[in-house]
Formats: sequence, structure tokens, C-alpha cells
Amino acid sequence: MSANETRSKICEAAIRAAARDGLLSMTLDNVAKEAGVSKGGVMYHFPSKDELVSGVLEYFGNQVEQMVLQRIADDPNPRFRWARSMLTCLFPDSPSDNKTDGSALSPEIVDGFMLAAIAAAVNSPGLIEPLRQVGLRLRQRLLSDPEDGLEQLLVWLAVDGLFLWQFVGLIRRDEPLYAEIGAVLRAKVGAASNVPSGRSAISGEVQR
Amino acid sequence: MSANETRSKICEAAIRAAARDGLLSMTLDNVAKEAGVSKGGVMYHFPSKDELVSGVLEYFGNQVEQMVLQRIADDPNPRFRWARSMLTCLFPDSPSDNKTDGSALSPEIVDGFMLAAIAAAVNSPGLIEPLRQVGLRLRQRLLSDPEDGLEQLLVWLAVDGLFLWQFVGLIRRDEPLYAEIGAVLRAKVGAASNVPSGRSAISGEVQR
DNA sequence: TGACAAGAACCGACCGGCCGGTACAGTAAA
DNA sequence: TTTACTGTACCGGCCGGTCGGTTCTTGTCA
Repeated sequence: MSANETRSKICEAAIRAAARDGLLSMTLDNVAKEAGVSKGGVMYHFPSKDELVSGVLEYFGNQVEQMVLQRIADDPNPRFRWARSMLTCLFPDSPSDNKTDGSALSPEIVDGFMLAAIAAAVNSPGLIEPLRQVGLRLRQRLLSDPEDGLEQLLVWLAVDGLFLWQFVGLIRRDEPLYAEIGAVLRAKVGAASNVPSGRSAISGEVQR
Repeated sequence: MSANETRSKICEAAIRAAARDGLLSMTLDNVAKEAGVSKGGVMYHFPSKDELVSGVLEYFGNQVEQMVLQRIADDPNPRFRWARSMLTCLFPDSPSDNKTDGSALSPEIVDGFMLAAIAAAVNSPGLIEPLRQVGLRLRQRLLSDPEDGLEQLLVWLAVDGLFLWQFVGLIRRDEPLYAEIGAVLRAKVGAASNVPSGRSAISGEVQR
């Protein structure tokens, strides 16, 4: 097995353990066991716990960022492009469709990214700095849209709020409300199920 | 000093330490030191770490819940009452006004509540169960508003998303954007600065 | 082709420190 | 006398980190 494969395997195992048994169980020993690797093997790829956590964050963060940015680039309609990309990437239209065509991220990756971010913030404030930079850039670009910037930001915030709810157990993916919220948000930014540039029935002119 | 005063002192100290040095530094020894109490003193009031964490969560949660519910009860205008209450309680109009008239919560309490919730979720999933119950009840009541339920929920979610952003360092209270977001949200639910039942210039009919 | 050196990838026993928790004797106030 | 602590000493476990060693892979050269 190549080095990169093992690294990925470790990152995924770390999140799997954290998701199942809580963030505190993301110890070197547990992660090693979960990944089917020895502790020394983990330490070989990530010389310290901090580097493991930031490595995990980077691993998931890159996947999310790539997907979101590509969706924006592919979207012909500039209006609400940012928020629409986030929604289609982070909310699969229906919980059951595991599309492998690369048009959306699997819940595992999305939740993993979230968990990794919280894990980083918990372990040491310095670890989220790279993520912070990415977030700030994204924020700035989104807000540079003169008309709809703030409105899109609110959609983004709502999505993140939903993650927080999930984290503290206030909502679960399989609840009907979860899909309802996704539908309302999607409607707000004109993201139909399969027609990205579709016109929403709901969102009237909200701004100004 | 009475027992309850000491309990409060310990709870506040726990959050102070966590906010300053990270969640992991919320150890029994550190909390005791921060509170100016011996470790035995902490263990006297909270027989275990779990009980300390859930006690802290309860301490801050009660303050937030009380304030939010009272605001709702005092509001003569039923439309968007829930979301409006949250906003006025959790977003002070301007960062500098420390009103002691009890019309809003201090940022310390709000952030403390947030930190406590995350701390509980991190330490052990079971600890947030009481908070979960409160949240679910609140959610249900809010959604029972047939017209504006989901719209208010989005405001709530955005507020929580903003907390998450704060936690991972994506935004700070003193940034102009923070106040801007507050203003937009307040406008959406018709919460003017000092006229709770005011009509917003922005939020048109969004629903249906 | 095959022997072999060299480094990359990985193993797992071990260590020191910290953390949650216990035990208990003492004390000041109500 | 009860309540509300203080202070100290201690324990067992876990966790991050170290280290000497092993196995796998790859390039080199006769």
C-alpha cells in the first residue's frame, strides 16, 4: 500500500472513530486501531497529534473546497452561485441517493469535514488557521457580490448552523425537517433538484 | 459565601478557562484554580467531571432560556416573535452597550452557553440530552407557527451558524460584518433597535 | 536475472506526565 | 452539629511521544 493511501486511510479512520465514540476518542491508539495500522505507523505519517488533526482537517477540507469551487466554476448563472454551490454539494437532494458521479459530496465527507474542524478548534486554536484563511477568502469573494452577498452569507450560516445542530444532536439527517430545510434553502437561491439554473417558486426579491 | 454562589463561581470559571485556553484546559485542577477554590471544593459541588460539565451547561442554559422565553412572553406582536426574541437576546444592538436592565444577555453568557454546549457534546454525548430536550421543544413550538415557522427557523440556524464561525475563528464580535449580519437578521424579523414591534424596511413577504 | 544495499513504510513495547477520582484530617461559620 | 469548604497526599489509567527494530520496495550493478 502506498504512503498516500495509508494517510487517507488514517484520516478517514480518525473521523470514523470520532463520529462513533466522540471527539475525545480520537486518540493515537484508537485511530491506529481503527485504521488497522500500528501506532508507530500513524506517527510515521503524522509526527504529532497536532499534525494528525491538522492533516485530517486538510484532507477533508480539500475535498469540500475543491467540490464547492468547481461547482461555482461550472455554474453558468452568476446569481446566487456561491450559496447554490454549497447547497448542492452539502445537501444531497434526497438522503438515499449516493450519486457517484461526483456531483455532490457524500455525507461522510461533509460530516467529516465538520468534525475535523471542531476537533482542530478543540485541540489547539492554531490548528484551524489554514481553514480560517480559506473561510475568510471564501467569505470575501462571496460578499463581493454587490447585490446578493449578505443574502448568500445567511444561507451559508444556516447550513453551518445545521451542522452545529447535528453535532449537539438537535437534528438528524433522516428527520423530515432536515430535508425541508434543505428544500427551503435551495429554493431561496434557485437551486432546483437537477436544474441548477432553475427559477425558484418561493424566493421572491428579498434584498432591498 | 453561600453554596450557590460558589457553584456559580465555579461554572463561570470553567467557561472562562475554556474560552481563554481551549476546551481541553477545562480540567478539574484548572477550573479549581481559576475559581479560586480547591479541587476538593469543586468535587464537593460536582462529584464528577461529567456533573461539572452538565452543571455548567445547565447554569448558562437556564439563563439563556429564561431570557428568551420572557422576551417572547413580553412581545405583543406574535409575528416572528420567536426569532425576534432570540435576536434581541443574543445580539446586543451595539457591541459596546452593556445594558444592565436585563433586556439582553451579556456576550459572556451567550458565548458561555455555546462553549458549554460544545464542551458537553465533546465530553460525552449523554450530557447534552437536557439541552436537546429544550431545543426540541423550542423547535416544535416555533414550527407550530403555521406561516412563518420555517422562516424563523432559518434565522435561528443562522445565529447558531454564526456561533460556530466564532468558535472556529471565522468571525469575531468586533468585526463590522458581525453587526451587519445582526442588522439584516433583525430586519428580517422586524426587530428594530428599540422598538420590538417595528416594521422592517427589508423583509418583504418571503414565505409562499 | 538475481544479489544486494538503502531507504521508505511500519511495528509495538515502553516511558513520563497529566487527569479524573479518592481519602481524609482539619476548620471556620451558621 | 451541620454545612461548606481547604489542603495534601495519593492512585490507576490513559495519552502523547520515543525508540529500536522489522519488513517491504526500489534502484543498482555484476
